[in-house]
Amino acid sequence: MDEKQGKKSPESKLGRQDWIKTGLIVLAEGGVEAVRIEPLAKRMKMTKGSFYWHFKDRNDLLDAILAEWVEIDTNGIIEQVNQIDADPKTKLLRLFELAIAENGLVPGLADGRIENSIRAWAMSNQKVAEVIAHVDQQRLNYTKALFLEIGFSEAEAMVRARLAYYSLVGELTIGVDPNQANRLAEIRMQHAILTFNINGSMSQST
Amino acid sequence: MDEKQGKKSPESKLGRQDWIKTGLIVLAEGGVEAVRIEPLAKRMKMTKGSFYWHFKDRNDLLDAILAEWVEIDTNGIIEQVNQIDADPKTKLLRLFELAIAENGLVPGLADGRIENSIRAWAMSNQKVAEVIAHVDQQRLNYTKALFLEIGFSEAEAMVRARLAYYSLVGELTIGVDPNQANRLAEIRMQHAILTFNINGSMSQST
DNA sequence: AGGTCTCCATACGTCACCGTATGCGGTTAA
DNA sequence: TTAACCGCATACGGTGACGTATGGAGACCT
Repeated sequence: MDEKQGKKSPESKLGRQDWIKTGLIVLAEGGVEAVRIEPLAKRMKMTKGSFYWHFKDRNDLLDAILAEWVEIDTNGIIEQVNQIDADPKTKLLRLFELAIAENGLVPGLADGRIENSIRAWAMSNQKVAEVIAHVDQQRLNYTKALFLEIGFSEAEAMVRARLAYYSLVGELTIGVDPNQANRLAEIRMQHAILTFNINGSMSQST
Repeated sequence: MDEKQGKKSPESKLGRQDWIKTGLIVLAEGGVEAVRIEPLAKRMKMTKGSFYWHFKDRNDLLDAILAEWVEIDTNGIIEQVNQIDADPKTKLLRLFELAIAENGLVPGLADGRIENSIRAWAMSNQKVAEVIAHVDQQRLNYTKALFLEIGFSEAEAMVRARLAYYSLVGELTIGVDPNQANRLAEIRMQHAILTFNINGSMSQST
């Protein structure tokens, strides 16, 4: 929509990117409300002058932060899993593992703090809520597809996908075990439960 | 610790309670940051004068809000389930149902908005985080106990309890299906999956 | 009727942050 | 060298919310 400063080098977004990155860190640490221009500038040893050079206003930064997260952390994992050439059960396990690994974005911020903050943010912002809803839909659909490939029926796949994805989000929300080994073990056991017992478990609940 | 205004009627907490109740609503709608004294006063058609009569400061209100939630929404469901005289499988299902029913507190606010906001709040407040952690522990322990009663092994019960509780929290976090009937159906199917297949599912994952 | 206590209103000073205006050094081009 | 522009610093006015101080209306006692 607006391209005013694409004059010289295509990396004129360098400064902008710095603000976004720091913004993501602060977002993870203290929620959206902590992402304020002047404190941010202080942290970066900059001044507002710089900020308002790169951004129109605070919302401009927040939009950029959200876009960055969506861009990097939404299709990334799915693409990674898709590139694996293995049976769907293995792919599903890999999906779980990647979900709690949370690579990408800011290094050293490997837990789900960013996603949590964004979900919290969504509670007071309709636009963010819509973005999150879309992301959730994508992830759920992919998980369900894997369960279908494994051989579950439409209904079974849906329930199991939800159980799996919800529990992942729940784990992130609750504040996870900092021990990554424990988390991996947990994930594998859940995977075992959810992929076992093909056909039959629904029969007793109709 | 401090009882200064217990002079006349024991319902001197009436005004205080009003602030807390409205605070909970606002908390659910817009997160902790939306719980501000002056906007709150405006909404209640009061002034700050009233607020600072009942509360020491903003933190005093926030503490009261958190305490109220813990008091009402933490032991309530467990107690209700405990009072049921039925087999553990049924009690577990009832537990799931009550968890998404979210009775108590503010009527008309039946979804998990309050809990979500408090979890979001916990991200930037260590004290709140500790309270939440304790609540989660209680709920998880109770869920695990039911799985044990059903007959699962220690390890199986733990994994299944986590799967169940995490998925519940995940459902609340993600923003649930507004159709309560759908949610109940979903819960029942999850219950079927998680209580089926006693012994055996773990054997393939060791 | 006067006094006191409760509950709330009004007015004030302060602070953190927003967004704007403007100044200023360094780099690049003529 | 000078001119132009980029990237940032500094200074300013404005706003919303915090917490305090003080006044005041009504109930309740005596």
